[in-house]
Amino acid sequence: MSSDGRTRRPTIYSVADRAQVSIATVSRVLRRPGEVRPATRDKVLQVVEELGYVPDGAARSLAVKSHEAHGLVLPELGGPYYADLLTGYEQGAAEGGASVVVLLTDGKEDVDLLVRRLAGRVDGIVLMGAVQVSSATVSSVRGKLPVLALANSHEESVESFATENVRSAQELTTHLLDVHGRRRLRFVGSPDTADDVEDRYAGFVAAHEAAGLEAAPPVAAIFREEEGPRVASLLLEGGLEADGLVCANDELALAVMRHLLAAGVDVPGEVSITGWDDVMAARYVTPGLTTVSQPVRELGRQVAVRMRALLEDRSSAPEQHVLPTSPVIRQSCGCP
Amino acid sequence: MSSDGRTRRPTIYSVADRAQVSIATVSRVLRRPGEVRPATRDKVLQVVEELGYVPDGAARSLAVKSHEAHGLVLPELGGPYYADLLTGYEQGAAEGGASVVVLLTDGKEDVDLLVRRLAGRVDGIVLMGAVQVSSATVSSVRGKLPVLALANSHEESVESFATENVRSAQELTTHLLDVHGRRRLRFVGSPDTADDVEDRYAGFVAAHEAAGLEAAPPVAAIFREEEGPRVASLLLEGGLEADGLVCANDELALAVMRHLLAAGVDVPGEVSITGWDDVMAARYVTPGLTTVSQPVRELGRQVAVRMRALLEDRSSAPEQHVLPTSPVIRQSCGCP
DNA sequence: TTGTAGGCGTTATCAG
DNA sequence: CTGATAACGCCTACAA
Repeated sequence: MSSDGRTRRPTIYSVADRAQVSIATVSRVLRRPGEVRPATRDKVLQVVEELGYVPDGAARSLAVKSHEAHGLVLPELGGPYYADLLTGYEQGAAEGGASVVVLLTDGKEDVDLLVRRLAGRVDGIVLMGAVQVSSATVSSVRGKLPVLALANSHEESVESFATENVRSAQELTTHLLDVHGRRRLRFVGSPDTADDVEDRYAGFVAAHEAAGLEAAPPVAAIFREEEGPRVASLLLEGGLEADGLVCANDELALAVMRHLLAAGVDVPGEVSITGWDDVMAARYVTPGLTTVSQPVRELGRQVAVRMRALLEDRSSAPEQHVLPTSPVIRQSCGCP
Repeated sequence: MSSDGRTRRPTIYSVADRAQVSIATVSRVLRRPGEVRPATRDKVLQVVEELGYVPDGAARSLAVKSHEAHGLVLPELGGPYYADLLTGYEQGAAEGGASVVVLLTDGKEDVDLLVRRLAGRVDGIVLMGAVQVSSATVSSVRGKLPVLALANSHEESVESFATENVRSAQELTTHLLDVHGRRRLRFVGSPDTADDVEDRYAGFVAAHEAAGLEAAPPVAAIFREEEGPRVASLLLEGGLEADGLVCANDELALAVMRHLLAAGVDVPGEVSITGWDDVMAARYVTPGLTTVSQPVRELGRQVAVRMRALLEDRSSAPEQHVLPTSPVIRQSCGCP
């Protein structure tokens, strides 16, 4: 019978009427049960149950001046990175009783407008570095509610979180240089695309400098698998004289490796390959992909926790947080 | 200067004051700009810009009786399935101007309470089959707003969406039976866990019947990779006399295959393996994993579109939607 | 312990 | 075209 939302939702008034009490009492029963006489409380609760009453979130938010929700703005959800981030964040937010509103920007028209609108429905906003928002929007929003940036400082003085990049990239590169004696390494990825890629390239360069070598310029490539064939061809056709490829992420590394292998190139014999992220496929391919694993979930959780703190105490100073990452050595670098 | 939300958010009153008009006019400028004289409109818009005014979503929702948000309840976000679903749903919802509130239930205490609460903040709820909610909660919520179920009918008469399972599973099994001449197939997964697994097993059985054979009982296993070793051992130690494994999903298939290969078993020579989902790793492993690909993203989008329709017209009858899937033949089944 | 009443920020109706 | 003003549903001093 009772089909989809046919019946109008019961309000606090319906409950009050039915239970023969005032709406104040109903509210109390739900918020501070202790302050109400057991008898009335039970009566009210029974009616609440009968009617399946649930307080209207909007009305509640308006009254308590809190949306009890955080906004999470991500470019997309491909690959495990953002999904893990969201998972961690959702958990952290939920622990504080807040829900998460996700906004995926890829393919959307006016991201700025959407972010502004979002700002009207949540208590705080987390912005992934890779999303394209005008700094005007960011600072406008930032003036009204806490904004946290991820893997990128959208604007100086915006508090941000990130996973460590430079040092791990340097470690990885040094591993290729020293342990495997590589001398013609290339970095695959576009440092100007995102802050993390930039940092990874910086580590790549640092490793060379530390070894008294000169780092070659990066081989531009975006994050998608589609770039694999192109990069592989470059190498196969001699446009790229390399004995090692430090890729900006796993998708890229896997795609390149696959095409190289298909063309008969010996990986890691002739050329070492490394990635970044440690996606599931990284441990299933042959040779296993040497990469870097990041505590993405934990990152998400920490960001949420920090957001909750900011919501409590608006005055704390912006901090820059960096979480450690760990290299995962498999076989694609040359290790047994 | 203007740090995080230090300054209180401007309201429609602030704007009205500053622009020397009534709040009604401000509201009009934002909702129906055509009904206001250009001069005043511009003045108001300028103030809006100056103050960075954004209407409070809660107040607006209260006034228009719509949250302009949908709730999406998923168990978790591991693997590409739910992430793609969310991506598609978010897109579909966004096209209707609604945002998406995600609720991840795994690891949460009182899911029923959370779902009820969520029902107070959104206009409609989408429930993934795998989430553990009492049917009491479902029907209670269903009485107030539209509820759509995914890959499972939480309760008879709840409108649901799913991807096709039986037929594809039968096709896949028949492929193993006929093309590769397998005769001792086993299904890996627990049919009683979820509706889709049940359906896949049904297809497995149907294929056998169609070939005049008898299907072996399923080998219980959950979806996680951790089950790989266990199942592999069973086979290695002879507890499982099989020449083919039809796994409930890719994680399982990949994990089992890996352990079998590590133990020196010839896949697909001695034993064929198939999965379900077509995750990224499926095309990177060797041999490539034969599996079934589902239009998950499109599924998400369609669900969102349907939800929007329900929100418009509450009276339409519940329908059961099934989207087609397509087998992806690689090498793990025995094909070249 | 319980009820009354004012306020939260917007929208929308209805006069001017 | 613009301005009062009544909802919207809930919370919370303040009174009783």
